[in-house]
Amino acid sequence: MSLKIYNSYTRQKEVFESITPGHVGMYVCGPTVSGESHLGHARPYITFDVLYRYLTHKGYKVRYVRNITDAGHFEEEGRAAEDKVSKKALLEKLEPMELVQKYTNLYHWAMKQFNCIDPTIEPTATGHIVEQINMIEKIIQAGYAYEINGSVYFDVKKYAANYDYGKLSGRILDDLLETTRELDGQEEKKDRADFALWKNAAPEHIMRWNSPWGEGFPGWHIECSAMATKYLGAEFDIHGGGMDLQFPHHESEIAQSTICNHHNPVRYWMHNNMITINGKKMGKSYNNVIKLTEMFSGNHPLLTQAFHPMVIRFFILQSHYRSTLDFGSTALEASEKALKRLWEAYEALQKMEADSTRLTATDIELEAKVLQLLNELEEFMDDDLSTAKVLANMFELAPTINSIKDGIINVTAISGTTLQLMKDRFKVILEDILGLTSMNSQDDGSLERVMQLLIDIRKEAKSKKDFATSDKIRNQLAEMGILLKDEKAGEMSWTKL
RNA sequence: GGUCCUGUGGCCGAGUGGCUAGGCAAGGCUCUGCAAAAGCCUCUACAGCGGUUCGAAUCCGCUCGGGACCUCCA
Repeated sequence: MSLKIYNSYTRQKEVFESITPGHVGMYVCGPTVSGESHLGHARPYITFDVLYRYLTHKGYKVRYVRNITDAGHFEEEGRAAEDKVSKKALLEKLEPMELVQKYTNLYHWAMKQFNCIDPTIEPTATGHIVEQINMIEKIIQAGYAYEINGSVYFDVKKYAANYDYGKLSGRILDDLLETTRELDGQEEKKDRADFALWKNAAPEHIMRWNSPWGEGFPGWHIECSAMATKYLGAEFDIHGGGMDLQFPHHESEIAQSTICNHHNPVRYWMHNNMITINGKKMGKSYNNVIKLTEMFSGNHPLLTQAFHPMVIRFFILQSHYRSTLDFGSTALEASEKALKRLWEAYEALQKMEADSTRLTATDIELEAKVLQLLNELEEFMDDDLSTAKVLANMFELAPTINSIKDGIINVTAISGTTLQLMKDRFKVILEDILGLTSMNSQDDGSLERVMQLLIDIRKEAKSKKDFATSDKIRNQLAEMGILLKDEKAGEMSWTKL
C-alpha cells in the first residue's frame, strides 16, 4: 500500500515517492516566538507530527526540520522599522533574545504536552543570518533582486516572466499588481508585488545584523529558503505549513529557492486548514485566540472547563487536516468523553490474553468484520492521512472489545490471531502513529496498588451485602475525582474524572 | 474588487455517483443491591432551485448564506 497525499502545488492527491529511496526530507514552518502559542498553532504541529510518525512507521528515515522564527519581521513593510519582537520587548522591558527564549521554552513545553516528537533539526533564524545573506547575494548576482537604501527586494516581475510565479497559491501577477490596497513604504520598491529579502534597520530597531547592504535584518521569507536549502538540499520531499502561509510566504520561498538553487525546491506541498471560532479564523488579527495555556487551564471566557492536551490532539485528529475545524467548548467536551471511552476500550484490549494458536472463530461474520475494520486503518492513513476515518473504525470496534471484556461476547467468537492483530494494530495506530497517550498522569504505580486494595475491600463488602461500606468507598472516591465502575462478572475498574 | 474554498441530522464532524462513517447529546431496553460504566435498539441528514444520469450529499449551472487569501498570520 502506498501513501497518497494531497499536493497543494498540483491540487491533487498524488502517490508519495521520496526523492531518495528510504529517506524523506520534510520542512515545516515553525512558530514565530514573539508571543504565546494558541490553539490554531497546535494544528499544523499535530498534523505534521502524525505525518512524521506515519512516515517513520512506513520505514522511512525522516529528516524533519522545523524552524523557530526568532528574528522578527516588520509588521508592515517600510513602516518605522519596528519588528514584532523588538516592539514587544520594549513593552515588557526585556532583551529581545530573552523574550524569544521565554516563548521558545513555552512552545517546547506545549509540544511536549501534545506528545509531539521533536523535529530532528530545529534551526533558528538568528542562527542562520549568514546563510540568509549568502542566499540574498546569490539572488542579486542572478539578477533577480535589487538594492535600494540598504534594503534588498526580490524582483517578482522578472521572475514571473521566466518562471511559474503564483502556481502554488493560484495567484496571477497582474491581479496582484492591481490590488488597490495602499501600504506605506511601497515607493521604495520597483513594483508593489516585490518582497523584501533584507530590510535596512532604523536606529531604534534592536535586532540588527551587519550585511553587505548595511545594518539590517532579513526579510520574512528568506529564512525558510535558507534553512531548508542548508539541511534538506536544493530539492526536498515535503514542505508543510498552514494554509494562510501559502501566499505570500510559500510562494516567495519557491521563487527565492528556485533562483538560488536552480531547482523547484519542493516535491509535495502540504497545507493544513484553519481552526475557527464561530466560523472565523482564530488569529491574532481577529483577536479571538485561545492560548494553549488557557486551554490546558480552562481559564478563558469561552471555555467551560480545562482540556487535557490529549483531548485537543484527539479533537484535531477527528477532522481531516484540510478541513476547517470549528472550535467550541461543547465540541471539546464531546471529544473528551469520546477519547476516554476509546482509551478505556484500548486498555481493556491490551489486558486481554490472545492465544495466537487458536486460529478458528465461532462467529465468522464478526471475525470478518473485525478484520476488515482493522485492515482499513492503514488504508485510511494512506489516503491523505484520513485520521477521522481511522478513529471512526476504532470506535466501531470498541463495542466488540467491551463485550468481550464483559463476557457478553465469548472471546472465541473471533480467532486468537485476530485478537492479537487487533491488540497490535490498536497500539501502533493509537500510540505510535496518532501519538495519543493516557490522560492519567504517570505515577510510580502506588496509586494503582492502593486502588486495587480499595477494590478488593469493596468486593468483600459487596459479597457480604455490606452496602454501607461499598457505597462509602465508591462515594468518597468520587469526591476525590476517581470514578469506580462495577463491571460484569463482579469485576471493577476505575478512572480519573 | 480579484482568486479560491465551503454550506451535511439537536451539536461536532467523515464522505472518492449507487453499499445507512463516527463521536457527543436525546429516548427506550438489558445488565445491576443502588448508581455509574458497558451492551443492544431508535433518531436516515445532506442550503434552495434547475440540469446531467438508470441513479447525486457527491458532477454542472444559477440563487442565497459562511469563510480564507490578496497585509503580519499556523
